[in-house]
Amino acid sequence: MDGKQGYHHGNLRQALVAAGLTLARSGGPEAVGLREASRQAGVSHNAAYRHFADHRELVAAVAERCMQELGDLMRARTGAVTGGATERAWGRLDALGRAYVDFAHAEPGWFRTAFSAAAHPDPPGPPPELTADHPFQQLNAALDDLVAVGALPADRRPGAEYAAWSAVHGFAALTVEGPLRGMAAAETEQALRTVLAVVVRGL
Amino acid sequence: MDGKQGYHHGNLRQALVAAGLTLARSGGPEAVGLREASRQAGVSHNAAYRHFADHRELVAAVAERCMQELGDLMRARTGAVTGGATERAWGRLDALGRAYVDFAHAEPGWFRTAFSAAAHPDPPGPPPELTADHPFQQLNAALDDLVAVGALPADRRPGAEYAAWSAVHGFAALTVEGPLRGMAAAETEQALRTVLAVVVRGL
DNA sequence: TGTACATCAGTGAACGCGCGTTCACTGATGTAC
DNA sequence: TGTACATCAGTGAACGCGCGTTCACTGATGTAC
Repeated sequence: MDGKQGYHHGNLRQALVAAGLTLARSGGPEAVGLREASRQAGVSHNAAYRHFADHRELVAAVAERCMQELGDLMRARTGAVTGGATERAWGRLDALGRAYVDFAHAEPGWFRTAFSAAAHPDPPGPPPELTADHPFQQLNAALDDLVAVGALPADRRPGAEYAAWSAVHGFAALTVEGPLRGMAAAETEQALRTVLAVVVRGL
Repeated sequence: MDGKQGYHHGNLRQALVAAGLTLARSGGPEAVGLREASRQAGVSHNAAYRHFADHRELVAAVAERCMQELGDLMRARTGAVTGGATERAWGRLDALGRAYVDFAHAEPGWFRTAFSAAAHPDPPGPPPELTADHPFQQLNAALDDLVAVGALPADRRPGAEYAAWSAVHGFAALTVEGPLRGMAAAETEQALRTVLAVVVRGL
């Protein structure tokens, strides 16, 4: 980004991640290969080892960017929500859920990559320090906001993030790569409405 | 199964699926290979083509068996639920959800295989005719039962299956192969309790 | 009951592919004097 | 300002692997006469 095209290729690391993003977009996480990414970056297939220890690291970097893409869409959608304080707080939660599902449908490759097993190795030691733009943190903020405006009783807050996230993630996964894949668009929309309604009512 | 060990190998198809099941158990869907399954069945690597048109068909057959395993556990768990009619109806729904999540944690390879993108090709034409033991149908039956005993208003029934399934599936996916993978067992149990409670309250 | 034959499940060798990774290297860059 | 040098990003060839798939085949089985 910062303009320096200087040293040799310049920002090969970024170029490789960008290529990986393209591959993930159309083929999911299993399409992200060191050789293919290098090819797309116009570089010999092992130059990548100057920037990534191995194949896993590249996939992890790409997956993180996919997660950011999701976070970006969520951020954009909640920013557009208007209305009074309470109405807006609920509206934002709804917008987050819809953004999540829309992203999964619009970019199934990215969605699968962001949540692939390959991107989440077994013991990451301590929890990996999520930024405020991480989808999970945006959800937490929205729920905190509901409590702040008095729309959600404080004793309902603990664990609410898991319920909301699970419902929306499950719906996305089932309709994108699972048994609900074949569903018609209208049915899908109706089902999503019900899912979101049950969550809101259950909180 | 039916005893005939007669023709050549006997039931090679079954042997291959069984081998595939073993592979999926430890390595997920991407570990199910024609060559490796043949090897485990003690047969040359292309004998499989007498029983499967290609690699995809084997994976699909294995995935279907994984789904059956899940259905079997759910069936067993709900069968053990006792109490009065209403109590039992709610107890069964709860048992279904817990069985689902327990299965995902106990057999992550099978769980991932059952719901893998590879197992659900794009346009399966008409919906694929689910048996009564299919997880989704067991869920539908449990919800119908709630209506039958008067525990669930009939107008809340439509779409309830999507809400319940999404929540439980999402929780399983997030904790098995997603960002919630590292969670401690006690926390996981507490979170699951909240997820199930929100669903029940929301219905 | 015995023999000839058709079927077809499983064999063995080979093709071509793309992958991750390692090796010794080259040559552009920034730096020290 | 100019030259020698150290650094290290990227090269090119090679290794070894396992995969899915195709080919011409073999030989055990069931069947027709």
